Amino acid sequence: MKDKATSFDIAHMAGVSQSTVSRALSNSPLVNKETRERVQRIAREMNYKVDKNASNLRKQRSSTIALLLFEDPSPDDSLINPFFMSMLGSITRACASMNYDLLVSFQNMNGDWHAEYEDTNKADGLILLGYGDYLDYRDKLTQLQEQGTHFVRWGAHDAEYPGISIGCDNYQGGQLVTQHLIDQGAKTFAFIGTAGQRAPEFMARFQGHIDTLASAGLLPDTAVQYNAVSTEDAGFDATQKILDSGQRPDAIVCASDLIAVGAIKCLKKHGLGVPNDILVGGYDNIPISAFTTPTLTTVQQNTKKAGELLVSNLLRLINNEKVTDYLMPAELIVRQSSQK
Amino acid sequence: MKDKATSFDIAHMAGVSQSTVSRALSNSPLVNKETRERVQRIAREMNYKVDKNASNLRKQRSSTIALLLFEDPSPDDSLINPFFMSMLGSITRACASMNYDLLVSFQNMNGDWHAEYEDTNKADGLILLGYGDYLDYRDKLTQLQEQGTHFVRWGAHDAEYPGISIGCDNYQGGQLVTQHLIDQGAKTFAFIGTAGQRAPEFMARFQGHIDTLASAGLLPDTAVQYNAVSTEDAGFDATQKILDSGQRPDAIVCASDLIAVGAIKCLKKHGLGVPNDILVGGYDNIPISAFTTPTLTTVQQNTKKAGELLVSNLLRLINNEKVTDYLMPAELIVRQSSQK
DNA sequence: CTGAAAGCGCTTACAG
DNA sequence: CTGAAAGCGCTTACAG
Repeated sequence: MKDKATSFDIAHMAGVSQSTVSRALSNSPLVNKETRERVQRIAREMNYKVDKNASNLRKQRSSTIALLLFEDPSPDDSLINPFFMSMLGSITRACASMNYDLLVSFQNMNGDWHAEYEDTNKADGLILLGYGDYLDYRDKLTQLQEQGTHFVRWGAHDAEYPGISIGCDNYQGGQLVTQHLIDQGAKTFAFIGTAGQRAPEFMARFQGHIDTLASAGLLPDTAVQYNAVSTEDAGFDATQKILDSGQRPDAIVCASDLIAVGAIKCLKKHGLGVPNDILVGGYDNIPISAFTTPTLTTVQQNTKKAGELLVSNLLRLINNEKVTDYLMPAELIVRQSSQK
Repeated sequence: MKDKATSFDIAHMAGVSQSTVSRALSNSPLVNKETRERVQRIAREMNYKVDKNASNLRKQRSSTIALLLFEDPSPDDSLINPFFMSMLGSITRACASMNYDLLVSFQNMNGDWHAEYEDTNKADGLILLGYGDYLDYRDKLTQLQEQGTHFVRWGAHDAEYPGISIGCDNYQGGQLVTQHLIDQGAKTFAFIGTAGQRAPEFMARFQGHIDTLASAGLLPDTAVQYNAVSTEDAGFDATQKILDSGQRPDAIVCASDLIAVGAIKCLKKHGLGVPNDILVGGYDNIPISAFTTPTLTTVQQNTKKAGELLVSNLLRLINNEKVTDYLMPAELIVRQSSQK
């Protein structure tokens, strides 16, 4: 491998000093227009590129962001939550448009975080992405905060947790899908999804759900809730429990699409038709939800805007500008599973 | 923001020289065990982390890999090919296990590549991921090669194209699905997917398809082929053309699952049942394929192994070790769409 | 507008 | 085993 050219080589070829080369290549207005263009031309011809390690070291900023993706406990290979994949795409594009590079790192929720990108000056800040257990989460967020790390996280606004959050209104999403099912004539309900302190997103969806029921005068004897993590199997099992208990709710609200997929499968197995016998609603609008039989009514979060907001707010934070939490509205996607 | 500690600060606190700190933190055997442990403890207590810009600049290597993802022409937001998302997950994990960081960048296939990660010393090498038009591709690969950039690409082995490739045997995949459909009794076939020089993956699948037909004595009058890019709409339209032409093949082989989804939709619209009237096979095993009605028989590529191979071979390349192209076997996933 | 010089924070020959 | 010194390739005050 041949040695790479340095700014001194370009300076030599252009007959100017190395300082002038550096200025010319950063489009400094200090440098004469002709000189600048000549230097830039020579640099292009030599395929010279500024060394980022040297440049970052000197400038003390990296123009790089690190994305920490927290996975669900399922440690097996590929199947990452499609929702986060969509976010990843959006974040990548948003970074590119701001001339930032993006480091991606999968993290183990429970183990130690590998979050030292800013400490090592490899990144100027972090984006945290993943649903999770806030009780574990919290100490680590506090630690990041104390170290002066710049970060934003996707998720629910919560005054108790440090850092800036960008999220989608899970409470409103729970309202939307529940009101829609009420409008479709449902009077008795079941909610599937762990609704507890350790699952704030699901909790908010559940809260929106029961509050809407209450407003419609359907509480409390009609509302049952069954725990489930966001997997097809958990949705299946929870539905099995509902049926075992002898209940036949008019509608089942699921805290995620994967849960809904499992629920529908279980209902089918017991000869119950969706939507004819029972209405079902999901959450996330994952690609699969448009292909299930029946297709799934669900709540969509705007991942494109979410990615842009995460990046732009992190950059504001890095530049010491004022930043506040942001809550995006949810959107109901009506499909077959909720309409007789 | 408080100033970060440097190795000099640690040296001062430990009562040793800065050189010794550096050695201790890199676990150099040159340094006395007790000194090393003391230095490491102090560094931990001070939350000191080695500055990567300085370290990389000095070492002239970054322990970082850049992943360039080439997108299909569809410039709209989110929906990235799920297959590549799965690869991304696998590559990320493989990098982490080798103590490499991963930069992710989406590229526009047709525009200029933003591929200067190695030129700027931000990365030690590149992974190229994306299906695409090899005629455009080729010049850029040649350019990378000439610049001495280290890279591996996902895709078909092709002696005409520069660089190391890791791929899955598309020819064999085409054989597998076709032979399976023949075994199910199909005698007349249609293939949907652009089979040309500009789409080498689809081309190889088609070649495996027709060669298998030939071996079974079913060529040539029974084989028709219709162009389609890898989208649901293109699959729908191509199927429409088949039906318009009056043909009713026993089986349709689709070059991708998305094409197959569109094909099934079109067949349904015309009152043709799958698998009862026509058998359908896909390619990729995207998550959706397990949820369509009927579920889709398809060909799976081992993304976990693929990601590991891409990373490990790139690292070999970076270390100037010998590297050769690698072709992984394909695997048939039999579901409902191919079995009466 | 330009150049000479300092210095970002490390790693690693070199000398002991 | 340890330390003093050089130097990785830049950017940016400083001086002119």
